[in-house]
Parts: sequence; structure tokens; C-alpha cells
Amino acid sequence: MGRSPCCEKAHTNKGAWTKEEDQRLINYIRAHGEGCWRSLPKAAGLLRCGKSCRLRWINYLRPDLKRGNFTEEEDEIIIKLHSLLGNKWSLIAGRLPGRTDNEIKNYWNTHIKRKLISRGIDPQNHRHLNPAAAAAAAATVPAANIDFKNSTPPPAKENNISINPTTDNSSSADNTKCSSTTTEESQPPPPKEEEAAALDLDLSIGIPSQPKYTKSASFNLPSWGESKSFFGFSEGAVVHQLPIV
DNA sequence: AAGTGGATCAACCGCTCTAGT
DNA sequence: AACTAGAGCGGTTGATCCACT
Repeated sequence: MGRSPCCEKAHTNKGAWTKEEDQRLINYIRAHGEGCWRSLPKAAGLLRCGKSCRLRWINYLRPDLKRGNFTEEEDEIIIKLHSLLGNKWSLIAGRLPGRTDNEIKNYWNTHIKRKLISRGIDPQNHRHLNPAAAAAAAATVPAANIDFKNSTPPPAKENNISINPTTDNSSSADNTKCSSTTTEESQPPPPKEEEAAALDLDLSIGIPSQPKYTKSASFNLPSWGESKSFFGFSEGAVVHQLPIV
């Protein structure tokens, strides 16, 4: 027996969204806010699965999306965050306002992977592909690159990265339960300075305080604004989020 | 101009997790 | 404690675009 389908597939459209469908979705969310995705399609007059509506809104219709090419700064942030978090696209996206997990995931797979390989770095574990180069680099490796390099690729889940369950960032599961949307989802509460400073140091391997990694957990990473300074970037490439109507 | 293969990206699928009962 | 519904995430697929021959 399989799972019951998430929606009635017999009467739902699939494939590319039409302009009209987009407009219906936008209009509905403007009027009622996000939340209750399962019931939204019917309420909005859409023959779509709720999941599909959610994806369409989050990835393409949200007014605060940045679109356009990734900047060099964003590239570097993504690479650094991936080295720390693994394929936790939603967490990475939470640190890049205006970017979605899907967009980052695609960008990683199409651009950054190749970029890293051309640098002689394994995109999965961020280790040098050439052991000799790795040894040379080890002597000068910056703090941000340490921990995961000494073990096998580290899905964050297994790695027991320090988690602060009280400082959720992108966990929309916690704030969109049948309620109006918030515009804070990708703007986690600013971490304390020592947390930001401890970014590298706290990524220890050990028994987690949490039974397991959860969506509501967050990592002790700086917020976007702080990320810029943390990663040594300057103002300029940033488009701040716009409030949803 | 037509054909081909690689690159890109929007969308779907299946699974996990959480909250509610 | 067990079960269920709903939301969210990550992996994958497929359609389209684009450069090259």
C-alpha cells in the first residue's frame, strides 16, 4: 500500500503554469495570505495540487524574489554555506534573501559544481580532489573550511552541527500553519555576535542536544546582513526583501 | 537551414517532519 | 503513545533553449 495522494490527481492540472493561473494564485494570496495550501487551490479556483501552488508561489511569484544572475558574492556564500550545511538548500536559501532553495539547488548543480571542480575541489565534500594540493592547502586552510574536511561528506543531519532550536530561520512549517504569511521567513533573528564568530568553531561532531535535526532548528549562522560582513562582503549586491502585500 | 547534444530551469514526486487529536 | 493530515524539503525529471557542427 502506498501513501494516499496529496491531492485528487484526477482533476488537477500539471505542467507549466499559465498566466491566468499565476494571476489567480497571486490574487488569492494577496487577499488571504499564505497558509492552508491544501485548501487553497479550491478556494482560489485553481485546478492544481496544493503543493504545486506552494511551489509556484515560493519559487516564482513571491514579490520579494530577486531573480537574475547570481553574483560572485552569492556564489561564495553558497559555497561556504554548502561546505557547512551540505545539501540543505532551504537553510542556504534562508541566508540569501530573494533566492529560493530550488533556484540555489539548480544553480549549484549547473554552475557551482563545475566551478569547484575546475578549482580542484570536490563539490560534495569540499575537499581537494588532488591529495597533494589538499595537503598543501591544509597548512593554510581558513577556519571556515575545517571540520567537514576531515570526515566523509557530511550531511548536516548526521553531523550534529550545533543547533539552536530557539532561533529558527526559514522554518516556514512553524509560521505558516493556516495563518497569514509573514515576511520574516528568510530573515532569521540576528544572532549574537559571538554566535557569528563561533560559526566555524561550533561545528563540532558530537552527540546532539536535539534528538535529531529538525526543520525548526537553525544553525548558528549570521543573518544575511551579518553574513555580508561575516564573509567579508560589502553592501551593494543586496536587494532587500520587500513585504508581501 | 537543419540536426544534435549539452545546459538550464521549472515542476513533480516521494519522503520526512511536525502539530493536532 | 499512536495515528493522521498537512507542510516542507531534497532529488529527479522533462521541456526548452542555445551553441555548435
